[in-house]
Amino acid sequence: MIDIQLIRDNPELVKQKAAQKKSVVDIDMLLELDANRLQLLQEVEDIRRRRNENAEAIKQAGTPDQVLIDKGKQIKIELAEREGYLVSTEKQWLDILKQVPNMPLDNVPVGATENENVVVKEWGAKPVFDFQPKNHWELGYAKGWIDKERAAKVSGSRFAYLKGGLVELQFALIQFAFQTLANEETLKSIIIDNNLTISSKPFIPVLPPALVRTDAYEPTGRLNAEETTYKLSDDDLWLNASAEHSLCNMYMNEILNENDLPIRYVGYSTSFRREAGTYGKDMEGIIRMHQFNKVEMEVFSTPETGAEEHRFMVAIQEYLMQRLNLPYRVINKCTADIGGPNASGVDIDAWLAGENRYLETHTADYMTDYQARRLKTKLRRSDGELSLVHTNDATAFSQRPLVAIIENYQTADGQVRIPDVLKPYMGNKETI
RNA sequence: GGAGGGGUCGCCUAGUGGCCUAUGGCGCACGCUUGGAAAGCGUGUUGGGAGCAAUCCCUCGAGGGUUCGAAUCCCUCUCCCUCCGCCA
Repeated sequence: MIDIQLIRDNPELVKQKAAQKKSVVDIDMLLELDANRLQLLQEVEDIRRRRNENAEAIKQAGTPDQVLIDKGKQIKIELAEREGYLVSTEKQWLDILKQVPNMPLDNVPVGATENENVVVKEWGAKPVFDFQPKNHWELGYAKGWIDKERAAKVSGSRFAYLKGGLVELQFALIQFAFQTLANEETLKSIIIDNNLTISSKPFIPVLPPALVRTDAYEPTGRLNAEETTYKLSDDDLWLNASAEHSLCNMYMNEILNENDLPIRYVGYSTSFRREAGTYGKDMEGIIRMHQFNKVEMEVFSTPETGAEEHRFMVAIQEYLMQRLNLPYRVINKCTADIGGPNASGVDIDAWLAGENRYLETHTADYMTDYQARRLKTKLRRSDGELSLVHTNDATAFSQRPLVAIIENYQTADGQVRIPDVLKPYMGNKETI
């Protein structure tokens, strides 16, 4: 959620930034409701003061004073009426306020569609084969790694049984991510190589809850009941669409010490997405599934270091891809393509040698204080002052890099070589 | 799932309708004291909101209700603890 004071002070700027995100939020209506709300709030507070004073007078009188008691009854009726208006106005006010998107940072490219995302870097040599390379599902089916037909019997479309070497590879990727992010020396060198000045504090591994309550999910700004998030019918619980969705809210209603920041987590969760509205898209292979595996980074920081944490997380993503020797490109997402809570967003696309195209494998999101405001996650400065923390999240590895490895590391006889850095996690095998 | 007990200002705690604009201790901050410290003494120490300000409003797990008045009484929900049942 954005700061209402910011909207009051800079309505035109907020409108402009919302328009850049293709958001159709009515700022003028919001400000009108805001004025009404303040008016009603002052009235209600005044009535409450009179109620309190009247009750105090009755107490002081000692003996029951029917005149004052009747006055109190009148005040109560008056209060209920005004409070009713306040509650309904506040609800409308909050409904709109929650819809106001975060303002894109000035360095985010302005664009109307994802076509205006900016490729800022390409890394690695795309593999050249002396045979016709296969795509990942051709290889996966041939190897018996992917069984979607039986999964469809059991669970429906967009589910798969992943089997054999592919599963070993998935766990190796997860292990590699956890080991890398927990290694302070590695983080230090990434910081130095990227001219960053932030802490080299390691990421703490987490296995977070995969089910999240509405009152914790909703304030993250990531609950999308229509298109993304599965709801349990008998409980007030949603299936995690990303580990980040139960990491970013763990300090909800808490005040962190400035000295303890940054707090960095790397969490693994099976992730679930409804993928409503994506019918027919990415139906082949395991690119867009209802259930997938993902390792996610989450960082709570001071406002001063939030932007650098964002760059740091992209740098970590690049480091991980480089260690795997997977060709990739880095994309500055334009205003239309970053999410509502985002101030900035960066994607990494891996090259798929078998399909001759790029595939989004990583995202890095910087929310400034937008998430923290509704989650009420604050920090106490050393001088005692309070402010909102800044949050960042970013993919470490999802399931999609498996696709890139399969396609880029394939051999003429249909094997897949194992990237060197993953061999220690796979019994030092050469191929799967 | 069943039975019971709890959730109070960073931590512990008092508090069964108005002496609660919440007690005491610990911790923390500042001051006095001291050659310096400790001890002792004193003051302060939950968040949020309205207002130029004085000041006011809200906040005792959450939300409703009763009452002139609720931490306190009633209802619903939630979390923690103990026991029983079931179970990886």
